[in-house]
Amino acid sequence: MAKRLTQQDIARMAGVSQATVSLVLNNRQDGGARIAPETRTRVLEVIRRTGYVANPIARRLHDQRNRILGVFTYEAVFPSTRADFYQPFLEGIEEQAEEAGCDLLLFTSAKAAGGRRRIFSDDSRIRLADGCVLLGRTLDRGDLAQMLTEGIPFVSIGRRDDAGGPVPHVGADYPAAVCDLVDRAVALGHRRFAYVGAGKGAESSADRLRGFREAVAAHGVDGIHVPFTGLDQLLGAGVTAVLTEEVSDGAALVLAARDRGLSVPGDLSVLMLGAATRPAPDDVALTGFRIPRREMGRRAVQALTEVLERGSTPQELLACEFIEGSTLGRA
Amino acid sequence: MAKRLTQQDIARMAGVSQATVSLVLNNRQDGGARIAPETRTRVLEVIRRTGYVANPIARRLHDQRNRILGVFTYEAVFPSTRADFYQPFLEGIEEQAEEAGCDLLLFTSAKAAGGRRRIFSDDSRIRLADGCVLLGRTLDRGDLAQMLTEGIPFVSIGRRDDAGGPVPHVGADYPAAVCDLVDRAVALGHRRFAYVGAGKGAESSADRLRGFREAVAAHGVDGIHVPFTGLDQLLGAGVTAVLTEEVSDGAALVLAARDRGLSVPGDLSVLMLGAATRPAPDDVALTGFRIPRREMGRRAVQALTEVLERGSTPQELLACEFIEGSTLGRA
DNA sequence: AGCCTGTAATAATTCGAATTAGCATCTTGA
DNA sequence: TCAAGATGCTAATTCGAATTATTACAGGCT
Repeated sequence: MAKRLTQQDIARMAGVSQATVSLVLNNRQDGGARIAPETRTRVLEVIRRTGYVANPIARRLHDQRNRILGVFTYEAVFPSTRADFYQPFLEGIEEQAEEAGCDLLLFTSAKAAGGRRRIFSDDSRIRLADGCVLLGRTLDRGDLAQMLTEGIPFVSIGRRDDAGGPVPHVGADYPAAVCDLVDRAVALGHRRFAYVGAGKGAESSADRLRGFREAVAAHGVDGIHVPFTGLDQLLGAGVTAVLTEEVSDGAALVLAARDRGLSVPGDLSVLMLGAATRPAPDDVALTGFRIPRREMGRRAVQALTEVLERGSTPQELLACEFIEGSTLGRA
Repeated sequence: MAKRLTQQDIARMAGVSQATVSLVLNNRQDGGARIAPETRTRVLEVIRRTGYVANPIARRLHDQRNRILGVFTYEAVFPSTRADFYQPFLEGIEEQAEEAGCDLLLFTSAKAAGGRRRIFSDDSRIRLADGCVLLGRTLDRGDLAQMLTEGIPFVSIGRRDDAGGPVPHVGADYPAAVCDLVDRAVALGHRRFAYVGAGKGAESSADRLRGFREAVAAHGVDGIHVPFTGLDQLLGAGVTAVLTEEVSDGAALVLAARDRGLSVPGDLSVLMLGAATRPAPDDVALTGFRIPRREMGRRAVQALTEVLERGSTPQELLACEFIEGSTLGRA
């Protein structure tokens, strides 16, 4: 348990004061503080020899930057069930953090009291980081509000409604992406649409449904909303194109339709809205769009940098990419 | 950007001293410090009203511990090419860190000067954490030596040779696992073996080859070592059982043999030694063993805790698990 | 009154680094 | 030769919370 070197130790070894070591380290020339080149070299030599590094904790008490970016997720980051969904975000975050010369702090210590992590607990460590990226399909509104009132710099991945103030975020432009899909389907002759999924709760769900409603209204076509997959109900309503919030629902629908001897997309077109948050069969090449997750991760870190440097409140939506697939055809 | 409340602020509001607030917060009854119930309630009320949370930075400055564990990898953690291999380790690390109430710091800031991260650079931030888990197929010997001489608490995942002193590690018991495979093959009548792979460089390679050599010697059977897959060479030498260091090599060998009309395991048995570090075809159910990666991650964090608390140098090898597969049969 | 014992709270110090104010010492210029 | 100005460095303070040493005061006892 070797004790960590302090500036005081370095100072003693170099025969100078602690203040001098600090001045050398920070290369201060302004403020009337000068260090002779000879002394500077001597101090630097001791530092090089010992591999001394300033204790970031102590430093942070003074500065307002420690080059540590926090990543908060309500669930474990690595476990494999969710990994496929979260991973691209994290890739982007890591990439950009590396570029910015920052380390990433994963808040694994956040007590999972009710099975779910909490940002603010008795002993919240969120302040350890300079700022924080919040990742999760839904975020606790109370937590968001507290982040805002406490002035903790953060950026949410995914658009968020106001929570006692605008929430800085980098999201996916779901309304535009859904609208694009409806446009394409209308161009192929579809006139009766259905949206399958919650369409509320998480902003990402609400945004998709909103895009759907706006799109069908703009085209003057029919669009119904059903929370759950019901093939009979859809066919009974004369629906020819279905948009499913969940990829797994879309895949299930396709399989169910084919089971019944229907052709997809001959008799029914199925469109999926984004990426799978639950495991889904991958043998069905659904038409739909791709969430730019990696790019969102990158942009979130960039946005966080802006928050830290300028105190701004960036809000940005990135475009989704159309995926051709094979489940969209003529009505 | 509301300024953060301090204990001093709380103290003022409650009409007491900062010390009293601290005592109330930490519920100190020992050490001769007493707080009247009435005062305690008053202070707690102010804390409740304001939602005050202690600044963890200041707290960690006083105690020597950060409750931050570092994770160093020479490559990016998340990117998907290596993700399949690293992920289980990280799962285990995260799990155990959560249990220990520690946060994880990923050293993404480490300069990628030559494309590869370095533990020690001009501005190494390795000391940020209380201690550190090192993850990677190979670790720089110089880096390890420096970690030892500087007394930075750490644990390597994977056995490591001495580097100017014993290196604390949690590894997989490759010699035993390879030996077990050879045992099984001998029991099935195999007498001529081949080991395909580098067998040197990384400790993990060397350990496998060593296990192989010891096993064939113990059984008094033939065992040759070839660095690369060469089906003709193997058959020409009369080999009936091949152990491949790389999973992908094993899979390639099986496919090549079947291409040539040979039966696996009828004419040739193929055994793989561990997990795929490169993408490998997954339609070949190779017989071999599984590296307990998740468990290794967990144990590494536990070992790191021991290093931190007792200053010990834990070295431990975990057993690998036999995988039945379908590529081992009678000679 | 004088002394002791508990009790309740506070002043002062600590952690490690950054910063400010200021003290010596040395140069210059008149 | 002496004031003015540079120069080189250090003492002291700051950050926020935890801990120690200490004070203040009440009541009981002789």
